[in-house]
Amino acid sequence: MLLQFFKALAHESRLRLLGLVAAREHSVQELANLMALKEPTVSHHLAMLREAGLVRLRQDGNTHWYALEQKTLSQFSRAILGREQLATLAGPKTQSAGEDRVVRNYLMPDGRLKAFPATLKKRRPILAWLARHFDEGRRYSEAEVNAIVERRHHDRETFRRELVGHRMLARKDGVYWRLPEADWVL
Amino acid sequence: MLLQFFKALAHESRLRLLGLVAAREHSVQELANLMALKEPTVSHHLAMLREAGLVRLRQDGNTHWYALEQKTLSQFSRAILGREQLATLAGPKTQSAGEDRVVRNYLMPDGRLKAFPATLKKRRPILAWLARHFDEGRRYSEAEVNAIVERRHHDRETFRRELVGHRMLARKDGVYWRLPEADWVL
DNA sequence: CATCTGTTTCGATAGATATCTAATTAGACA
DNA sequence: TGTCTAATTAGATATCTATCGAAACAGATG
Repeated sequence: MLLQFFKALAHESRLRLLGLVAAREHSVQELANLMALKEPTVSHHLAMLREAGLVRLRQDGNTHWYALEQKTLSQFSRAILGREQLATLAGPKTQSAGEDRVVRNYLMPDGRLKAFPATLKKRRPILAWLARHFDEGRRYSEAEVNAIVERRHHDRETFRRELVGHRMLARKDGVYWRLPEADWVL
Repeated sequence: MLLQFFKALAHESRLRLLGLVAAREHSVQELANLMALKEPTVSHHLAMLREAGLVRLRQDGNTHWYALEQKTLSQFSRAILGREQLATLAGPKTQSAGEDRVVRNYLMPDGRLKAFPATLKKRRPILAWLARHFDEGRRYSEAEVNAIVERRHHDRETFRRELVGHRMLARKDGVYWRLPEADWVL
């Protein structure tokens, strides 16, 4: 929905069209003249604006009069202000807001971890965050794992063990690799 | 500027990116993992968001941490509310706001002219508006000119004469054509 | 200095979309 | 009904852009 709104406005022709119909009603012909475009092109753009609810159509004979739908504009103007709205855009692959908050609380400005939380509930998102520093489908030596972990916290042993314990990393013959998120024990 | 803003947000990947960095700082790697995209792609999108002033970059070692620039979002949220702002979007090819007002005042709901203003100052934008109903580079017979003019006002003789007088239309051997706006006597 | 790691830049390619002409639809009018 | 006018839809084409792999770049580390 929000995406549709932005797409509708992400073209010079449509922005100018909206400017014109914001001033007063215009017919397709008028707009085509003012914009130096052909009617089909204008019609196409108006259809997109209409689909997004940004213009309103009044039909009189065979003439179609388009005008701005200010309400929609106001509505989206408000929508893009709230962080909550934006966070939902992140889609299904994102961590939840709650998990994000945990990680944020434990991160220092330089991106390292302040500490390792005692409770399992808080530990899980931290470990998930850490596990995402590994690429799926790539193999790591123990030294590589240590290096990556150590960049976030000095206690590499504990973290390495926990990552394996939660089935985020797997180990065999001293070689580590990242497991798909579906397998993680959260 | 406003166009750049909308373009930056008119893609699903960038909307989701913005959602992620709105929650907390993220590195390019993290984002690439979360979005199931390669680093170059993410980097490219972040560059666009940055160009539009929507994200802020904090560099720590090799790692680039991106975060939302809420200020920009608020600023544009306000910008799209005002009709005045929108009208300016119409760009250079549009009539000025003042001229638009004149035309609007003389237009009846059906798109015809109420009257022909007496003062030159008001007559010019009306004539310009009328002249734009003709296509540049096309030739019109006098009958065609009459037909087009008559659709807006019954006094076709006066209008036809004025259009030629203001060098909006030219005539030779009973054939009319529209002159470029640069030549119009306004 | 040599190397390693995270990021960006480059070049190529596939997919989306803006625009046009031609054809079609739909209202008005005789 | 047939014609005229304004608008839309269809189809074709050219431009733009999202994405990737490869290469270049820059900071950190030994």
